[in-house]
Amino acid sequence: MLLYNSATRRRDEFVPNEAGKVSMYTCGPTVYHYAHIGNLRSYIMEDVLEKYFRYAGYDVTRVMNITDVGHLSSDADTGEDKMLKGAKREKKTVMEIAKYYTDAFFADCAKLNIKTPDVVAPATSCIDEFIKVIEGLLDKGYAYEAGGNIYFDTSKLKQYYIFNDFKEEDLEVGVREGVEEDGNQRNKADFVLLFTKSKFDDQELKWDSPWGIGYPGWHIECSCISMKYLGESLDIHCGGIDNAFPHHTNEIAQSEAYIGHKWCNYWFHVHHLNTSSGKMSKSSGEFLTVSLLESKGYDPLVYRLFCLQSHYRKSLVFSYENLDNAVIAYNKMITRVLSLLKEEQGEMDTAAFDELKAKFCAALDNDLNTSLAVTAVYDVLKAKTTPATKLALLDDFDRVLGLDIVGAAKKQLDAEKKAAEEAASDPFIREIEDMIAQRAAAKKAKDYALADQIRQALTDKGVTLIDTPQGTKYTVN
RNA sequence: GGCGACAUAGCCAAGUGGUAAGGCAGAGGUCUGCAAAACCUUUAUUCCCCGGUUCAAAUCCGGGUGUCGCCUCCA
Repeated sequence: MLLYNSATRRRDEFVPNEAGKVSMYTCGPTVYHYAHIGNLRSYIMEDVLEKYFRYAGYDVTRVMNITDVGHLSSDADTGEDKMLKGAKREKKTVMEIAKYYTDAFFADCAKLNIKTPDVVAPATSCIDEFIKVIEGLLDKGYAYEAGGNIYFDTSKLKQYYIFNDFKEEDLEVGVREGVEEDGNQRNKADFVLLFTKSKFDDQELKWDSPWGIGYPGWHIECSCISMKYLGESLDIHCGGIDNAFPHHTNEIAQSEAYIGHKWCNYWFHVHHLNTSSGKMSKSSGEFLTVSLLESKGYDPLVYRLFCLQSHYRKSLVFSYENLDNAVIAYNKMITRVLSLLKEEQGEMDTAAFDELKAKFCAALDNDLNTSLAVTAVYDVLKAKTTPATKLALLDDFDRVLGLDIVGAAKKQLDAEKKAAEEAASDPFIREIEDMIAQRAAAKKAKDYALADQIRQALTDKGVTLIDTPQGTKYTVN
């Protein structure tokens, strides 16, 4: 399998450290607010990656952190902690906020068919590990204390910048408003490992440490949690592209300085979902959540399809027009599967199965080309083979795609059967069916005026008629 | 200012040196009294621009341009 690796900036053949096993780490959410659908694009694409590893036969262990502390809005100790900000906004404690938004995050994931990682670790559960690693870094001379805080010394590294060829003198401090340089840093790129003195003394969560009462910086948690659960060698680390610098760069710095050898081999970065006006964010524009899409009548899985139709390394523009496009495509797929379910199933055609499956795998083997994988679904629907074969393929593919097309079609089939049963006893339905029968008689007698009159009467009752070669069907609003 | 990614039809998008997949929308048709649905057919002489390499370039190389991202946190 070829995967683009941000660390080497090319597509590399994926070879795990241990044959047949994959250790995978994902930067999880900061739980101070709802996740927006841009955040969730990353988790959808990472979910497909994880599921494809499993589909390909790997034994995957996936770990995700939950950032519930220490996430200042600036490394220079000038921004407020995001958690605290959320708590103040909602007049709750930090832990209440964390619990509420963690639950909300996983509820959204469930709706999008995103599997929960094998290990989910809140930062607050690993304080001892943070202290252990910070002590180790101080011992080895990679960290220093200044102004009450512990900093990582980036000048001690042979190579600090990984994903970009930055030169320190070219980095601009204060590109955006409200950012100041931290006078305690020895080098521009140094970052905080632990705070004991912050301008924000009202930090709710603090812990005892060898350097005084304090709380961890943001970057340390991912390194520690990853090493705690996945050991000193990681196969693949995932996250949004915006995390490449400084967050992931800092993770590599502190992890490799601590363990003394190469830490992670592959870096998988998902590009952004944009609105027509630029990057989607929580602070500007419409705050698009899964719940908001649901309230507008969109099935969350349609959003999943929308993401899968594009490539994870391309920025994608969200618009309702494009989402509507996905709605139509999704519903058409379900309709086609529904008719497959109603057909004579036939024998399994293994030759056709293998051929179509090979196409699907080839797509995903090529840097997780989900757009082509979706095309493989269309190839199955159009293929000249038995319904049994097609349904088996669709079930197989769905282990990776997670679109639940067959499931949705089966539900629809059950609903149709149930409706037919209810119709026999419901007086309203019997009245409708009587009227449809009258209209059919009128049509047969070529009395179209009467036929249209009956249809109008039904429309007034909220009943829409659909004539098909198998007779007239209807839907009730 | 520095660094990174991307640029293919109205829209989403595949394509990784051999003559432009697929989806949505559009057009035509089959079926229909009409409509809807379904099905069939069709839609880029050309891939941001300019050079170069090659028998052959959307694909490789050089130079531009544009869009997005990063350099405070953010997926």
